[in-house]
Amino acid sequence: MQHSAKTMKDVALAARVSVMTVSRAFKQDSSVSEATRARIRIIAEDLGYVFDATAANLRTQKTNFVAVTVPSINNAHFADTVGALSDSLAQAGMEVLLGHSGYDVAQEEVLVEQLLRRRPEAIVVTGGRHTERTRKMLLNAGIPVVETWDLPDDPIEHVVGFSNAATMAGMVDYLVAKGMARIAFIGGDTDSDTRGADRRRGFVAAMQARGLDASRLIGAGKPPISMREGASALGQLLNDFPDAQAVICVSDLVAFGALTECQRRGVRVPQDIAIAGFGAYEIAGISHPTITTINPHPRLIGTQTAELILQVLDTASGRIGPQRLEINWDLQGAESA
Amino acid sequence: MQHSAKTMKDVALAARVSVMTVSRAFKQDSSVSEATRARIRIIAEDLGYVFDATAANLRTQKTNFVAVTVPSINNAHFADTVGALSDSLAQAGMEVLLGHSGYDVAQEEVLVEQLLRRRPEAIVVTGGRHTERTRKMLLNAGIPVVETWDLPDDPIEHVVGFSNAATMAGMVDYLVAKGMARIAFIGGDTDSDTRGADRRRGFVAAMQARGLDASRLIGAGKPPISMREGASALGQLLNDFPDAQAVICVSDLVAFGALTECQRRGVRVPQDIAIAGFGAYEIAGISHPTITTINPHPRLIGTQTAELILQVLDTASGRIGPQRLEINWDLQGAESA
DNA sequence: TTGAAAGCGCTAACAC
DNA sequence: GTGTTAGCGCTTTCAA
Repeated sequence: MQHSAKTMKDVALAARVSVMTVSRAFKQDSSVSEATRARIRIIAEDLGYVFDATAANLRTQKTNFVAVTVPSINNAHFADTVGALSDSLAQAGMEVLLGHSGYDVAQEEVLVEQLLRRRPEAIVVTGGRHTERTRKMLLNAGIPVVETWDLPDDPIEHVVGFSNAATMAGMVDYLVAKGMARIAFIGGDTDSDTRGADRRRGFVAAMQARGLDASRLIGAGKPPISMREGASALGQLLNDFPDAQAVICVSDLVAFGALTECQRRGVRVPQDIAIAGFGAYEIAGISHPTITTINPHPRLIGTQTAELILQVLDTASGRIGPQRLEINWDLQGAESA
Repeated sequence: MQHSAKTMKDVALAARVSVMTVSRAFKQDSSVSEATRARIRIIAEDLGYVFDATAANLRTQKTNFVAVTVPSINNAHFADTVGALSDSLAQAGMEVLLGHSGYDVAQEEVLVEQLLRRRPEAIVVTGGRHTERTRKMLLNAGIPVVETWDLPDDPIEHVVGFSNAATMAGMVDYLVAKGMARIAFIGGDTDSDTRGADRRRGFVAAMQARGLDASRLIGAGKPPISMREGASALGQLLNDFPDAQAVICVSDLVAFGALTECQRRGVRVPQDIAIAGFGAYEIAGISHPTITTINPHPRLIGTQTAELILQVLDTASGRIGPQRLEINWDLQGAESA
């Protein structure tokens, strides 16, 4: 089992050519006679030779890696974005080097340093809030930096995202138009999930701007918060603010948890209380009733980010200035409101 | 922005020491005076120096990568396993290099080759079915190979998983004990999702072994199949096999989709039809009614795999023979059956 | 405790 | 179309 890996030298020896010829046989557009190339490839396959990318990376100073940080792998949103990003980059022969920060900026700092050691050609981070040292490392990295899922005021370089706060203003408007005024909010009470916190802030600002009471707030604890937290938060809501006509949840998973709790308690949705979420998760479109939500188009964030990176890398010596791509979100009205 | 990255040489120059001393200053247990080390670290941070892992990898012939292939990133099961694997390996200073095959063995072959080029120190693949060339590449790689989420008859080397077929026998027994005999199955009709197909086969075998009719089978199409497919499959089930007393779905997501379709149609669960799933997804425990399911302990698969890898790598020159770790699954009875 | 030389496996650049 | 030389940024080895 544990044979040491074959090198080009072994292949060259077996094929009675120079190492350079073997190298050329493995490149697309290099001058080797087709006969030689074919012969070398067969011999290489026979020997079980596998190209050593680490050596090539060092020599060419190109790794074909794009580093990506997400708060959590196990989150359908980030998985969608990373999947789309990965697929788009693959078409250009690039790979994603993924790391997760556990919703913690300090851990993100460690992660970013670790990723930069691998010499990625670009780096994508989720969110617009980082430690000072993270910012400095990213600025000094000498590679394109993209912040996603947010629209920070002072971006590090490029941005592909949307305003989480603005989506909540949209949702408040929708509910108000439906005749509701006593609207509550569940989640976003910790700064770990900065995007969730932004949505809560957006909710409060939007309510106040419309002269409505923005104090019906229910916490849900540390991220990742999900269905179970939504169910228990709804219980608390019914207790603390029994007059609420509607509740906006920090995500669809929380909203679904709240919905099931209503069903258990015999509270009718939307007649007794309307429920809205965020994220356009699959469950929002299939639960009974379906859940009113915001679609932030996670896959689009991924493809747009990939396109931006490829464009910037393609343009010799980064002639393109910092880009700010705002992704449009949609409000999906549904049975729950 | 686009300054070329600093090297140890730059740091050495600035600190008036040799490159070797800088190298030592960045290693844990090497002989440098604490004063020199501290001075070098400060100068390096000042210069914005970031250690180049690709160069070190080449020289030491160690990458600290473990390669992992999953069918899809956007799947809570595989995300759980990868997350746990990643966290466990991180404690030993190793990183995960992740790739997704899109439920396609041909794409898996391409992916495995691509990953092996990065010279990982071990490779983890999801599932036990691969192309011949994939098997050959993995055998020849000279690194530990672990197949997960399955219990293949002819493993490549190590295995950490369970029998998908056996879980379905367990579910059939559970439903039979509840007095049901006319049991249907939704999903697993394509070979792309080999584990889903195994569960379907396990269902058929278990039914036949108990002298029951195993012909109530509903297809659900190409993976990834999820809630929406479950909803439409349930419609087909009610049409094709109106006498079914229970239905086992290839996953909880499908089961939930089926459940919502029942709610839309006014079919009572479990009185009119019982529903069971697979996977112990969060939704199974929170939907109303909750869904009877199998918990395959995805995170445990990840931690056990990590432990196995670390143990094998630690044991000089692979003194450990092929391991076969069977992960126990649990049946979680719930309101839906 | 520190430094000098050599080389990991590949490829750019230049010869022929 | 093919070969030779040199070197990417580190670390192993040996010497001081």
